[in-house]
Order: sequence, then C-alpha cells, then structure tokens
Amino acid sequence: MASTAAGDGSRPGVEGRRPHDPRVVGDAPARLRADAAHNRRALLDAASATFAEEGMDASIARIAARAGIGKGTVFRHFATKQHLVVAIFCDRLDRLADLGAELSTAPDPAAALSEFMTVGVEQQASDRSFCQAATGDTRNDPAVRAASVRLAEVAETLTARARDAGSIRADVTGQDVVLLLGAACQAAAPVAATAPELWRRYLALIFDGLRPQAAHPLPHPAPTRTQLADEAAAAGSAG
Amino acid sequence: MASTAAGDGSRPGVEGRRPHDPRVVGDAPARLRADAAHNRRALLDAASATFAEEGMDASIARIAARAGIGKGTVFRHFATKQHLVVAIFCDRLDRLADLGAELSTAPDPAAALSEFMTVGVEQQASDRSFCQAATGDTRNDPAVRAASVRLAEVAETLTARARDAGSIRADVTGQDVVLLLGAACQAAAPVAATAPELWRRYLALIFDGLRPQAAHPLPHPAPTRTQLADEAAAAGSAG
DNA sequence: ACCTGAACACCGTTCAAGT
DNA sequence: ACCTGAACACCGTTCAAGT
Repeated sequence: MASTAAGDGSRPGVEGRRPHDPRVVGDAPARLRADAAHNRRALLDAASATFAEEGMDASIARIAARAGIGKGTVFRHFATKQHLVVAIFCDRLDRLADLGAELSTAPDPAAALSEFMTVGVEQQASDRSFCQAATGDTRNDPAVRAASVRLAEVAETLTARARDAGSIRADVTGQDVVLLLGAACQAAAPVAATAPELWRRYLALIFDGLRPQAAHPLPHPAPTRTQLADEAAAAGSAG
Repeated sequence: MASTAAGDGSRPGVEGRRPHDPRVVGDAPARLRADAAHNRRALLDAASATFAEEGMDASIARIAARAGIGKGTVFRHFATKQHLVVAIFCDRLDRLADLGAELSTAPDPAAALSEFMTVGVEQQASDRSFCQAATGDTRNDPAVRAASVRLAEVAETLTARARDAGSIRADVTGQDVVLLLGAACQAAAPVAATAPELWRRYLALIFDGLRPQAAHPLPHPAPTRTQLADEAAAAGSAG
C-alpha cells in the first residue's frame, strides 16, 4: 500500500558479494546501471512493505514477485536475506535519528523528547518485523550498530536537555530512552490487532517512570555507549 | 544443562492429531505407554532448553537428537512445531501464575507485586524464545490464551492489593502488569549478552512509572480481559 | 553489468514399515 | 500403541546461461 521506501540506495556497500560485484565497501555511492538502480528501489520498497505486514519470515519469493523481479536478483543486491533486513532496519533507525536531530533545538525539551519517543514507538508498532529485528541477530550487524550508536547520541542530546530542564530524572540516559522505545512496543504487541493504539498507554506509563517525582535508585547502571559493539563479540564467541 | 522441564505431561490434549491418536481433548490425562511418556518428557526437556538457548528457530532435528528420539516421534506428540512451542510457553505462564497465587497473601502488597514482576521478567530474560513467542502467532493459540487469562487474573489480584495500599496508581490493571513484563525484557534484550542483569534497571524504571507520585492521565484505556480472545479472531480474519 | 530461473541444501511435516 | 527414518514440500541461496 504505502509507497514508503527504505534507504535511498546511497549505502549499498555492505551487502552484496559476487565475482563481478560492483558494490564498494565505503560510503561512496557505487554507480548502478539504470535498470539495476530501479530494481533495487523496487526491491527495497517491496521488502519494506512486506516485512512490515508479515514479519521477518515473509519469503523472498513473495517479495521478489511483489517487486516484479526474479529471485536471483534479490541476492545480487543483497548477499543474504539478513542483509536485506539490515538495510531496511538501518533506514528506519536513520530516519528516527534525523527526526531526533531536528527536535534537539525545539523550544520545550520535555515535549521534544516525548515527541521523539512517540514517533519512535509508532514506527515500530506498525511494523511486524521491527521487534523481531531488534531482538534477533540483526542487531549484531556492523551497519546496524553504527546506526544504533548515532541514534543513541541523538537521543542523548534530547535526554540531556530534558534532564537539565528538570523534566527527567538524572539517572536516565539517551541509550535508556532508545531501549525503552522497544519496551513500549513490546508491551502493546500482544494486543496490537484489537487495540492498535495501545502503545500510547504504555509509552505514557514508561514516560511517567522517567519523571523525577517517582524516582527510586536504579539497581543496575545504564548500558555504556560501546556495549552494543561488545555485544556482537559476545554473541559471536557464545554462538 | 539445566534439567528444568516444561509441563508435566498432564495436558497433552491439544496438540497431536493422528489416525490412532490416543490423546484426549479435555484435561483428562490420557494414559501414555511407559516409553511414550518417557519420550514425551525427554522431548519437552530438550525443547525447553534448546528454545531458551537458541530461540524459536532451533531445528526439530537438533531437539529430537538432544532428546534421543527420532524426528517422527516429535510429530507424534505435537502435531506441529508451533504446538510444541505452545506447550512450553503455557507451562512458563502457568508457573508464573502459580507464583503469583502464592504471593497474593503475602503481608506487603507492593513487595509482593514487585517480586512477581521480578521473577516474571527474569524468566523471560533468560529465554531467547519467550519474547518471540509472545509476539508471534503463538499467543493466538487457545491454550496460550487460557493461560494468559489466568495469569492476568492472578496479576489483577496482586495489583488490586498494591493499589488499595496506595503503592500503585489507580489506573493500572493486572493486564497492564503482565504486558509490562515483556516490556522490561524487550528493553534489555539488545544488550543481554554483555549485561545479562540489565533488565533489573528497566523493570525498576517501569515500576517507578506505576507509582502514584508521577502519575499523569493515560491516553488510552487498559486492554479488556477478553481482548486477547478477540485478538485471535482479528488476526485470523486479517491473515 | 545485470537479470533470470533451474538446481541445491536445509528444515518442517507426512507416512509406510517396523516392534 | 508407539517408534522410526525415508520421502515430500517449501524456502534461502547459488550459478550457468542469457541480454
């Protein structure tokens, strides 16, 4: 339905791996032939919509058909289904970070933080694949980690401003805020079909927990900025 | 590793479907032959441990091998992989409900609710399949719905006591409490490998949101007790 | 350089043959 | 009544053949 697109094709470096693979590893936007660029865009659009509707286990065949391309073409653009998921997931994170950056100069810090969180949860709640990707191996991908770090930095700016204004307790970080987006989404997920706006309730409840009025000492320190990177190593050695 | 078991085989009715299938649909514990009962137990133990370690996409072949039985035997006991997941998931829910029932007569209502939530999140945080099951189609299974309803009722008892004692805000229900368990778990999940106890931080943060001190009006009503049942119908017609 | 569908490997599920 | 592994269908991935 929605013609919303994932990515703009400007970061195709990380995914494909073939003998004559034209894609580069840096952020230089490798020039694609016109038909390839068109197919890539159609693929990302189809995948984005299909994953949102059906979750991460939607089949590649369905996505390829929806995009009007052959199955093989999917794997020319993305070495693996996982890489395709990563590209879309990163795009969502980037978009939210962009919004956060805009909001970081808004006049009311508490309202800005609230708006940021609201959009973040809304984005996740309408996408069946988002929570799956956030929990699964997807988060260990380098590109996802990079996008996550940037998102956490933007969130930290928003959080610091709200904290300085006294709207938010002192012991909460931007990383906390980002992680709590998934929390609100997950709480509402089991009843999403009958109460699609329920996430607003749990976001509000969680936001009340961020306020200074009810603050009790937290039993565990906030995750560090590099902990997500360590996470990948830990997962690798554990698997 | 752990010899923890899922279920006690006393509710085998819902899953299997074969020509000479001996299992009944009610709660009468169909008498299994000694070898069948033994295999069933081994299967549940192996599946419980494997799903916890590797998540829901662990292969049936691995589980069967771990249990020391043939692949075919798995499907004699559970018509589908999903049914196996359901059996284990229900058992987790039941165990938590049991704990809640015990805690409902504890002297300190707020401490009892906190203890209930702590054990609930702890259980989920150490099980890679739990969040997946809570988000996926698993929750639409009738047996899961029944277990969820019972869990919500127990939680409501605990919540009502804490509410009456003035420890918890008036607009929060037992259903909310149950859904927020998944929230705390999900928030911590992305960093679980490097900070396995991080969920304590988010549970504490969420619990602070339940206190009356920071309460602001909630923008959405609590889910109703029957909403989970409606959920299954909605999901069915939508798919 | 890029596209494609046939071919391969893997996994959930079925079933005929065993005890 | 129950167990088992070979057989089937499906899906992610590869690759030789096309333009």
